[in-house]
Amino acid sequence: MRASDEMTIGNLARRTGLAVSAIRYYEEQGLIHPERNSGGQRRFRRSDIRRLSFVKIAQQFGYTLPKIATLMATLPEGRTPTKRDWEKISRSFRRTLDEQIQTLEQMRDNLDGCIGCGCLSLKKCRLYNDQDRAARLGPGPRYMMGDRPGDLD
Amino acid sequence: MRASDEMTIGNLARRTGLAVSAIRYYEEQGLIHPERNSGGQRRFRRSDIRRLSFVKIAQQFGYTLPKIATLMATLPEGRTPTKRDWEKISRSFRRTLDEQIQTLEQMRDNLDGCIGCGCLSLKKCRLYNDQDRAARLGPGPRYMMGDRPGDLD
DNA sequence: TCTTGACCTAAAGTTAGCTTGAGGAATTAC
DNA sequence: GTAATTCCTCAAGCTAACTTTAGGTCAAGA
Repeated sequence: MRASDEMTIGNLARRTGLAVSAIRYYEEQGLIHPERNSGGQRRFRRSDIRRLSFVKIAQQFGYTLPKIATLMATLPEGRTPTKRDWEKISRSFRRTLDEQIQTLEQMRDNLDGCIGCGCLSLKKCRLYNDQDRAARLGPGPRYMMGDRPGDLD
Repeated sequence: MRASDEMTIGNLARRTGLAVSAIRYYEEQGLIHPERNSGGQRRFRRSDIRRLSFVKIAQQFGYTLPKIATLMATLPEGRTPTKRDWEKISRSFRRTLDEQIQTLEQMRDNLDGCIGCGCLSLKKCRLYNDQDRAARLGPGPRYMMGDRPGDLD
C-alpha cells in the first residue's frame, strides 16, 4: 500500500477532526467518494482532507450539506483547486455572508428604535411590524402584541 | 363568556399567525399558561398575544425556546411590561446581536484575506487556522487541507 | 497463529421545534 | 336537535446532521 496517498477512515478522522461516523455519513451524502480495498474497507486520498475541511468551513457559513455538495461539484476531485475555482466559491460565500450581516444589522437598528421608544408604543415598532409584514402573507395577525384598532397607546 | 378577555386557541392562532399545534407545544414548553373552561378547552388572555409575538421575535434573534422561557420569566404574566422590563431584555438582545454580527464580520475579514491569497497558501489562511484552533481542543487535525510539514506551498 | 484494534453495514436513536393522525368530546350555527 | 366546526389528548412522524448499537469482518503485530 502506498501509504503516501491512501488513508484509512480513522486516519482521515484524526487529520480532519471529524468523527468516523460523520465521514461515513458524508460519503452517503455524496460529499466524498472513497475507494475500497480488497477487504471492502474505505481508502481515502489526501485531497479528501481538503474536501472535508471545506465542508466544515462551508457549514460555518451556514450552508447545508446538499448545498455544499453542489458547491463542491464545481471543484476538481483529484487535483488542487485553482485560484479561479476558489474565487468563484469564495465570492458566493462572501455574498451570503454580506446578506447575513445585513439582516442582523437591520434587526439591530430596529431593536435600537424599540429601546428608545420602550416598545410600548407598538404601532410604530419596526420589530413587530417587520414581523407583521411577513406574517400577512398567510392569514397572519392583523394587530400584533395585543393592540386592536381601538386600543390605547 | 366575556369575549373581550378570553380567546380560544384558534382565535389566538389567527391573531398571532401561529399554528394551533405550535401554541399547544409552547404551552407544553412552559411559555404560556392558559386556563381551561368547564369543557376543558384552553382559554387565553389578550396578553398571550403579546407573549407569543415576543417568542417569535426572540426566535428571530436565535434564542431557543428554553432561553426564551427564562427571558420571559422576568416579564409579568398579566400586565403590560414596563419600560424597565423591556429595557433589560432588549439590552440582552442587543448584546447577542452584536456578538453575532461581530462573528460574521470576522469571518468576512478572514474570507477576504483568503480571496486575496487564492487560499492555496494555506498555512497562513485565517479561515482554516481559526478552525484549526477550535479543533485542537480535541484530537483534531494537525495539518489542515492536506498540508503536511514537508508539503510545498 | 492468535489477538487486538480498526473497520464494515444496517437500523435505530438524538435534538429542536414542530406537524400529523387517530379517536373522541365540546361548541357553535341553523 | 343535529350537523359542522373546533377543540381535546396522546403518540408518532418530520428534518438535518449526525451518533449509537448490534453483530460481524479485516488488518496488523507478537
